[in-house]
Amino acid sequence: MPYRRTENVVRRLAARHDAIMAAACQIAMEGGMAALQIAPVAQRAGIATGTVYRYFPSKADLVAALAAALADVEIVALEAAAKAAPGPLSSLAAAITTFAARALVQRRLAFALICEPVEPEVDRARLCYRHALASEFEKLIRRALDAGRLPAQDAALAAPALLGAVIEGLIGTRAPAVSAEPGQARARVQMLTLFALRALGVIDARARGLVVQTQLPEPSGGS
Amino acid sequence: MPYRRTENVVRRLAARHDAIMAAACQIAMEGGMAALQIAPVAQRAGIATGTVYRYFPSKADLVAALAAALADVEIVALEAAAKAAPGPLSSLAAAITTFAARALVQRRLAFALICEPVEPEVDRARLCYRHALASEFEKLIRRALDAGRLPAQDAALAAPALLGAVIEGLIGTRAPAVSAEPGQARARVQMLTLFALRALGVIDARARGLVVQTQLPEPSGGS
DNA sequence: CCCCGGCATGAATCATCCTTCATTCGTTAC
DNA sequence: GTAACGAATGAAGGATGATTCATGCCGGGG
Repeated sequence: MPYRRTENVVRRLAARHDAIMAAACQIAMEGGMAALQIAPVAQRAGIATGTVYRYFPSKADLVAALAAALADVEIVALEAAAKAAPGPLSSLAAAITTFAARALVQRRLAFALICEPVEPEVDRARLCYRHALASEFEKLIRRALDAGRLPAQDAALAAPALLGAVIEGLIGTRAPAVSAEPGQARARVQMLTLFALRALGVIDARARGLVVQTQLPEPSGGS
Repeated sequence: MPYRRTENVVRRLAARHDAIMAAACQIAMEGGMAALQIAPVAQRAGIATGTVYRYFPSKADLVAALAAALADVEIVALEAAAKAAPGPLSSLAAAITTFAARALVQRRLAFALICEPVEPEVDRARLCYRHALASEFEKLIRRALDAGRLPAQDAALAAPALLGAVIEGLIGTRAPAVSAEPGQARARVQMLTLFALRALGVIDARARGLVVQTQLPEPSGGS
C-alpha cells in the first residue's frame, strides 16, 4: 500500500483550507476585493503562494467559496430573525432589519461582496451571494403574499429590487461615518426597513409595530 | 509667428475628441466595461493607440468624461419628463418611469456605467453617473416633500435607495430576455415605478393615475 | 531505518493592459 | 520651397497579479 492519508493529515489539510478561507475573509474585510490577492492571502494563512492552488483551482473558485460561505452565514441569520417573528409580515420586517444592520456593521465586507469592482470572472463567482440573499427575501415575500398580507406583486422582481434599495441606501451613499454614532446607524437601518416595507405595500409599518429596534451585531470574521 | 491652429485644425481636433468618446460609448454598449480598453477604442475611432492620450490624460479621465456626458443626457431626459408632469408627485413618477425605461433599453450601457466591475480608479471616475442621477431624484423627492405630498423622510437617503431598487430590479436580476417582448418590458418598468413610489410613501399610485404607459425609447449611441 | 509519494515552496512565467516616447507626418508661416 | 512645430504613430516599456513547476521536504509504510 503506497500511501494513505492519516487522520492527522486530513485534519491538517482541512485546517489549511479553513485558514485560507479565513485569511481571505479578513483581507476582504480590511481592504476589500482589491486587496484580495492570492499572495497576501497565502501569507496571512501562513503558507506559500502556490499552496493556495492545491486547495482552490483558481482565484475565482476561492472567491466563490468565500461568497457561498458568507452567504450561508447571512441566510442563517436572516432565517433565525424571520422565524422568531410572529407573522409573515413581521418576519419580512425582521429579515430586512437584520440584513441592513448586519450589512451596515460589516459594511466593508458587504460592499466587497456586492458592489466592489473586480474582474468579470471573479464577479461571476461572487454573484451567488447576491442571489442567495435575493432568494431568501423572495421566499419571505412569497409567504406574506400567500397569507394575503401584501398586495399582489411579482416576488421574483420585488426581492432583488428590495435588496438593491437596502444595499444602495446603506453603502452606495457617500455615507458619512455612520459607524461613529450608533444612534445614527440604527436610524438608518430603521429608515431603510420602513422604506423597503412601504415599497412592498405595507402601509404604516411603524404604527403596526412591525419595525423593532434591533441591537446591532458585533462585527465578526466568521468564515 | 511659429504656428497657429487653423479653424480647420480646431475642428479636426474636436471631431477626433468626439470620435473617441463615441467609440468608447459604442464599445461600452457592446461589450461592457471589460471591453472598454484604449487600443480597441483607438482602433474604432480610426486613430493610433497613443493618440488617445493627446485627448485624455488617462483611461480614467476618458471614462469620467464618458460617464459625465451620458449622465447629462440622462438628466436632461429626466428633467424633461418631470417638467412635463402636472404635479410634484407625478413628476417623480414620470422621472422614475423614464429612468427605468431608458435603463432597460440601454441595459448594457447602464449596467456598464453602474454595476460592472472595473478597476477602482476607473470606478471612481464612473461614480459621477450614479451621483448625478441620485441628485436629480433627490431634488424631485425634496420638491414633493415640500409640497406635502410625501410623508416626512430623508431625501438624501431615499434617493440612492430608490435608485438602487430600480437598478437592481432591472439589471441586477438574472433577467430573462426582457427585450424580446416589449409588453413584458413595459410591465417591468411599471412594476418598478409602483414599487419605488410606494417606497416613498405614495399609496395606491396606480389608482391616482400617476403611473402612465410610456413608450420605450429607441436605443441610441449618443455621446 | 530507509524508501516512496504526496505536499509545500516561491521564484519564474505568462498574460493583460495602460502608458510612454522616439520617430514620422502634415500643416503653417515666411 | 522650406524651416519649424504640433500632431500622430505604434512598438516597446512597465506594472500588476494570477498561475505554474522544478525542487526540496516530511511523514507514512514496510
